[in-house]
Order: sequence, then structure tokens, then C-alpha cells
Amino acid sequence: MARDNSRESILDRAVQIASVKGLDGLSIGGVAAAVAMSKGGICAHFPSKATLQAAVVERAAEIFRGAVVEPIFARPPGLERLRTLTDAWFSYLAAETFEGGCFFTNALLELDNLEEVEARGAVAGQYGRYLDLIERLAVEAIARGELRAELNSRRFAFELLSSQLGVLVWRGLGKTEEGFALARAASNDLLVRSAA
Amino acid sequence: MARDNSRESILDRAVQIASVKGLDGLSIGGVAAAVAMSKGGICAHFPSKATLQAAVVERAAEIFRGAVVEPIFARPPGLERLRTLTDAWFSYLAAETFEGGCFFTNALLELDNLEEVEARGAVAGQYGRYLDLIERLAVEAIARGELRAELNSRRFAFELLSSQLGVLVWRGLGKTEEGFALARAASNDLLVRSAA
DNA sequence: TTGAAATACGAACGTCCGTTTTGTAGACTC
DNA sequence: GAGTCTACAAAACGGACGTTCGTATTTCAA
Repeated sequence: MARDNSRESILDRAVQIASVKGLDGLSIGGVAAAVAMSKGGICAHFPSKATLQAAVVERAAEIFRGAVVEPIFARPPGLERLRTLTDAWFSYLAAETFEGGCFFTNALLELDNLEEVEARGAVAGQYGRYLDLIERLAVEAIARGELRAELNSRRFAFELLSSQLGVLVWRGLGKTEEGFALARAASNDLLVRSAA
Repeated sequence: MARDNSRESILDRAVQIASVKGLDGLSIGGVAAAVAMSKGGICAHFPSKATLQAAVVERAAEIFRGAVVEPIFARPPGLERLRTLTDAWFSYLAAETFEGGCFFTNALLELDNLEEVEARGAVAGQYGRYLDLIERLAVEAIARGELRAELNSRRFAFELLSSQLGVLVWRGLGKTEEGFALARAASNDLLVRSAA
């Protein structure tokens, strides 16, 4: 754990920079300056920019899982986990876990048309995993009779995610607090009208 | 109209490039190559990159208005215009009016943490105007008795926009068609449960 | 104490960036 | 037809980019 100390600190800073400037806007020189090292020192750990970007995505995924996903396993399955996930996501954004907002949404919309950036697949993969998790939790809640049996779990996931996306736009407009309020109301409404 | 012909063709290409690579990723050399001109020729029309970016945002706004906003004025006020706006937005995205998807959503999430980019304010301004339009149409529909009187028009705008954002994520995941289907269903559901 | 491996510096490379300057065609005006 | 103006090409600038390399420092084992 304490091994590779500098590699970890490089990654932690790089993740924050990438969340603000984008995965493509991330520069080795910028990272070097941010951690007070030389560019050569960075390249010793990450032989190419693509390698650094891949490691950054992986690290961001760990952070996201720790902040949003893992809290649900302390709760009973079904609807309770769905509520916990929603709350955790709002907390994750409010806490500015990533300085630039939601790392993966930023990255997905940044890279979706740039097939030459290798990290694109990794970003999409992580994003898809998150959506599948929401859908799985909905299926679970349906099976337990907590959500309506006829509910389309895919559409449920779409609408729950969409509320989170709305917050990001409101944040971009400088109305973060209003965005949270609207998204919480919308999410809650979704859960209420999906309840059995 | 035919005046400043090359300026217009530069802008049209620059808008497309910016929608794919981002407003910050837009480069004068790239634009020059795309329109088969020299960098100096570009700089003759746009004395600085910031000037070019500002003109690109303005041009993108014109395109967006023409594709999404103007069609509603051919329709009767109220709910009908709301439906038309929604349809026009889906058509606008499906037609790949901008190669990179939704120019303004991309730009907003790209720039929301980069206060050093001058175009940020213009992007946020255009985005806010679109949201206000949705809200105004909702108020209009409420006043005409087409939507419920207790409806929160701000929340309505939030949820309608959120569905559009969902499509953009699905598009980023390579599931554009499914995204359209889910968003149409969600938008329609929103209109149905908001109806008087 | 010595040797080897790990670590990071600092300089250099070629490329691209935004910008400025200079040169040069072709179209206007007088 | 000489002068002027516009539109663009071409070249160069300083700087930042990603990457490579030689070297100095540190760490640890033998």
C-alpha cells in the first residue's frame, strides 16, 4: 500500500486535473508541475500518455466505486440499496470528489466521438457497468415486491440516471443547489410512482 | 449573404470540429487544414482563438435555433409547441446537425470548470435561454389549461431536459437508438402525467 | 563497503500550438 | 494604368506538447 507512493500521488493529482480539463486535456507537463516533479519523472512511471490516461480512468473508477457503489452493500438488498445509491451519488457530487464534477460523464461526452483515444472504451465500460448496477437493483426491488412488477427496469435506470445528468447541467450553469433540489424531487417522484 | 463567403465556410467547419473535439480542442491549424487554407488566412478573419471560439458559439446557436426552436412558431401556442420542441430536439440529434452530438451540452460540461475560457459565459447563456424557453412553454400550457395548474414548471423543464441528456449518454455508449426510444417514452410519460 | 537496482532530474528532440510578419496575387478606384 | 485595398499564402517566432536519454541520487542486499 505504501509502496509506489509517488505513483499513487501522481495518479491522485492526475485524476483531479483530468476531471477539470478532460482526459485529453490532461498533459504530462501539467501533472509534473502539480506534483512538483519533472516530466521525465512522470514518464518513468507512465511510459506514454495513453498509459497514464488508462491508469487515471482505473483510479477514477476506484474512487467512484468507493464513494457511490460500496455504501450500498452495507444496506439490505432491494429498494433500500436503490435509495442508498441515489443518496450516495448526490453526496459524491456535493463533496466534489472530483473537482470537475462527475468524472465519467465528463469523460464520456468528451470522448464519445474520438475513437483515437484509447481510454474511450474503458470509460464507456465503467459507465455501462454503473447503469447495469442501477438496472440490477431495480430488478431486485421488483423481485422483492417493492417496485411494480410491470416496471421496465431499463427505463427506470434511464430516468434515474437522467436526473443525475440534470444536476450536472445545473451545476454547469452555476445553479448547483437548485439542481440538487430538482433532481432529488425527480428521483423521489420516480421511486414513488414506481413503487408497488 | 454571399458576402464574407469564406468567413462563413470557416465557421461552419469550425463548428463541426468544435462539436467533436471540444471548444478548447479546436485549433486554428486544424480548421485551416479542414478548409484548405493557411493558418494566416484564418487569423485574418479571427484575430485570436478566443474570437474564433466566440464566433463558433454564436454560429452554433444560430444552427440550434433554426433546427430546434424556430419550428415551434409554426404551431399553435401551448402544449402543441412543447411537443414540437421535443420532437425537433430528437430530430436535431438524429440528423447529426452537429457531428459531435449536442454542441451545447458538450461545451457546457467541457467548460464548466474552466473560467479562463471566455466562451464559457456565452455557452451557459445560450443553455439557460433554452431552459427558460421550455419553462415558458410549460407556463403557457398551464395557462391554457393543457397542463396541471399545480405543475412546477421549473421541475418540468428539468425533467424534460434530463431525458434529452439521457440520450446523449446512451449515444456515448453506442446505443443511440435505444436511447431515443427510452427518452421518447420518458418524455411522453412526463407529458401524460403533467396533463390537466 | 561494495554493487545493483530503483528513482527522478534536466536537457534535448521533433511536432504542433497561437500569433505576427512579410510577400503577393487579383480586384477595386481614380 | 498607377495606386490602393483585400484575401490569402508562406514563413517564422516563442512556447507547450509527448517522448527519449544520459546522469545523478538514493535504497537496499550482499
